[in-house]
Amino acid sequence: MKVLIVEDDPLHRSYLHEAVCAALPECETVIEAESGTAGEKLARDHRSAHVVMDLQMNNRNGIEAARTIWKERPDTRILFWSNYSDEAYVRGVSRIVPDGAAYGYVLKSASDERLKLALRSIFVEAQCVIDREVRGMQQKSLGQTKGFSDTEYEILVDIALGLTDRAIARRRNLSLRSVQNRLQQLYEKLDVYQTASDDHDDSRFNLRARAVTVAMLRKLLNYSALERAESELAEWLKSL
Amino acid sequence: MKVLIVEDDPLHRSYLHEAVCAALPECETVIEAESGTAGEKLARDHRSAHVVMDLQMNNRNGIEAARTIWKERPDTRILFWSNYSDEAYVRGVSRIVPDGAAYGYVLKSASDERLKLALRSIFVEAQCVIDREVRGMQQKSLGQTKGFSDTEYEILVDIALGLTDRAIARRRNLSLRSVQNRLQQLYEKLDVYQTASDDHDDSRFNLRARAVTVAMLRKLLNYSALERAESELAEWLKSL
DNA sequence: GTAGATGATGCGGGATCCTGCAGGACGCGC
DNA sequence: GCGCGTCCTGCAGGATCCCGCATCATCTAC
Repeated sequence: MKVLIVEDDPLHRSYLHEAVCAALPECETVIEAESGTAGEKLARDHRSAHVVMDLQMNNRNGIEAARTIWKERPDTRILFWSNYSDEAYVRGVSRIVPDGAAYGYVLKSASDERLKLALRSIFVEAQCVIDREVRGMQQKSLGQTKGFSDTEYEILVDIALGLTDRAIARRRNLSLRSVQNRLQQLYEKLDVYQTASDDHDDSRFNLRARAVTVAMLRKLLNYSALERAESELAEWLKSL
Repeated sequence: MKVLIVEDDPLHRSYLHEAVCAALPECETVIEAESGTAGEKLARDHRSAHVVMDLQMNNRNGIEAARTIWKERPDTRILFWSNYSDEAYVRGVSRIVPDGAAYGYVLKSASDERLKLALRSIFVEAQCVIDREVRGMQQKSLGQTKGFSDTEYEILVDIALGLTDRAIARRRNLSLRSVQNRLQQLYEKLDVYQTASDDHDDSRFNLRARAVTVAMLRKLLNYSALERAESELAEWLKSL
């Protein structure tokens, strides 16, 4: 077995290296990449079907890297090992995992035991292992209760990018009014009204801008999600 | 000498511990805190005047923690040890460092040598040590050329928080028109117009929302800056 | 088949935002 | 004093945004 480690922090990388060797005695080679782009290349060259991947790397996002790896080899098994369980990350990951692929999501705060267990479960048994905390996120994300539907998330991203209502309508093939409808939904769910009107007609928020900030603070959006959305937007803009 | 380490990542914490012991043989005790709040408390209890601090911690931001520590003992020497040199961080740090205080800013990507040198320079020699890369940021931040003045940064934060023009005017003691003037300045500097009008009257951006996103992507703003701004805003709102 | 729920769309109005134009206040240098 | 630059302010107008009201299509349930 060959395992590829994609992690930009040297300390974490060597820790992972040891953990992999300890948990998987049948693993004969461990390759290390220190950026997302390097990870993509090494995965291609070595045809390694077992990857441990950090999200949030400087050079290239873990999600981006995973997407291209999975695009080339959908049966690759990837264990995401991340500091955070931001809903933005969780949603980003579950959007790119191919049907039937074995993958995992373990937090860096997990114990050695749990990490090793996850390594064996995914790489040997081909099972999916999702951290409890992350799992909670996923429920909230996919389930309706208190969570955000895909359309709501979509429009959240669009206003976060700074598109006008008209531009969103064109992009999503909707009428202007529908876009505004969805915006209203979003504002309600994000609870932007509560703080909006203070007492009389005083100190109000700009709903659109406020929604983005609230989403950020709630980790519904984060830098990496913005980055991805921005590049998707650029692509769409090119296609007129 | 007593050194306090504030860092939430266990691997990085133990690495720092070793580095401190190696660089400072005269250091008899090393204390560790794994969150900003714990760091504040330990600094108070142990009266430790030498701190190594991570920015970007989950529980409490490094900048917040440093601010309260410095508020209680302005002669404390703090070395910030961070993964990033986001302008938002650099600006946040330089806003809170007291007059004449010795401090440092070293990136985690720096070599062992450089870290140890910085430790000695700051804790023994009371000199300021700023990483080259961070220094560049600082120049850009404080200098006018291509950088953002304080007033521009202020209004950027305000619209990022989602305030209306009127609310900003009240908060900053300006007229409505002045707020809008500053917004125009901001839009120009952030280059929001370039992509705004595509060809005819087509696909435009909402300038206000777009400005925030562009600032995010340029690391002028980040999560931690938003967090701080949000709590400042809450305070201001309480004072009617 | 009728009723109800959900979602897309159109119309219209009031509030906000963005900006051009013009004028006033302040400081700086000659 | 005078000119110049920078910053703040008011006014006006057009574009955009936010939202209530109403219609229509689809789908589900009974």
